[in-house]
Amino acid sequence: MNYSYQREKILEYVLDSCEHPTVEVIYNNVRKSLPNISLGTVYRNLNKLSEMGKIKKITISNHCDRFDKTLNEHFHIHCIKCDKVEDVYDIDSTIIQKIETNKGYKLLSCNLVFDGICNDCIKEGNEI
Amino acid sequence: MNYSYQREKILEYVLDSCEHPTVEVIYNNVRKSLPNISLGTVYRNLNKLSEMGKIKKITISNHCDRFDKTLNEHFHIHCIKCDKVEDVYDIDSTIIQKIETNKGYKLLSCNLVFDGICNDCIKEGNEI
DNA sequence: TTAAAATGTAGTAATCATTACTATTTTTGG
DNA sequence: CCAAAAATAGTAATGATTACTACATTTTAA
Repeated sequence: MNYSYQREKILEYVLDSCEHPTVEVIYNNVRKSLPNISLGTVYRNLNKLSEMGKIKKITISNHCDRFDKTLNEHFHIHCIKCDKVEDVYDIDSTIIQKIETNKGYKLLSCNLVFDGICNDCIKEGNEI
Repeated sequence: MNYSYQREKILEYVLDSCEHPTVEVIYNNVRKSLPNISLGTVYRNLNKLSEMGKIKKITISNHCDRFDKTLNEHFHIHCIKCDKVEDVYDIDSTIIQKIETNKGYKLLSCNLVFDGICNDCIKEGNEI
């Protein structure tokens, strides 16, 4: 794969971001330094960077994808009120080995997302 | 919510199905007994049935949603080669309580999908 | 029982996220 | 420096899903 300045800037933004940004957020921010960048370029490069294992794609039910700079094994909670996504680390990751042997699958990746209401939204009375 | 024959037939199909059908599969099958049913009706009622807790929606990265008749706590493996979805039960479900207390979230649902290659596809040499 | 209100439907149009296409530009290896 | 390969911007197209609309069915309650 050849070098691309656009890809470098996209990666840079994701690595600097702490909030699991969407494609739209990434696009709008990268545009600040690259005003002519195309949305397709952002999509294409985010997918390439995911395939290369430089970032991770997070799929959330009924919502658009998010991107994550953190590569080590962890999972996510998504607040259905404010749409925030946070990391979860305290999950026994030996489940992956267990499933591989029990089910005879070769596992490649895992997307675990909890939907819930975050503490801030509960405080504000934003419950269902 | 009022009674609807269409909704009843849609639910009936999902409850009889063992293979986590997509909207398209459900639509094509329900059409056998209700030839004039509209795709929009299928979508609307699958969403209603999910909200009512009669079935579960499964979201899979880069694929369309699937629907599941099984309501008790379990998870899924998705074969990226043949697109089959299977159930996984042997996962410690106390993680949910742990996360609620650790993170201060009120958790509502959880979507855990492993992507991998199933045993059949491995045998057939369908590996990447 | 029956008419009005509420809810559901079929069919179609619209939306949203994402991908494909194309002409042009950038990168790279000799 | 230059040709081949790869990437880009801009736009069109796609696929999944939702919204809209006119009509039909079901429920309510007088």
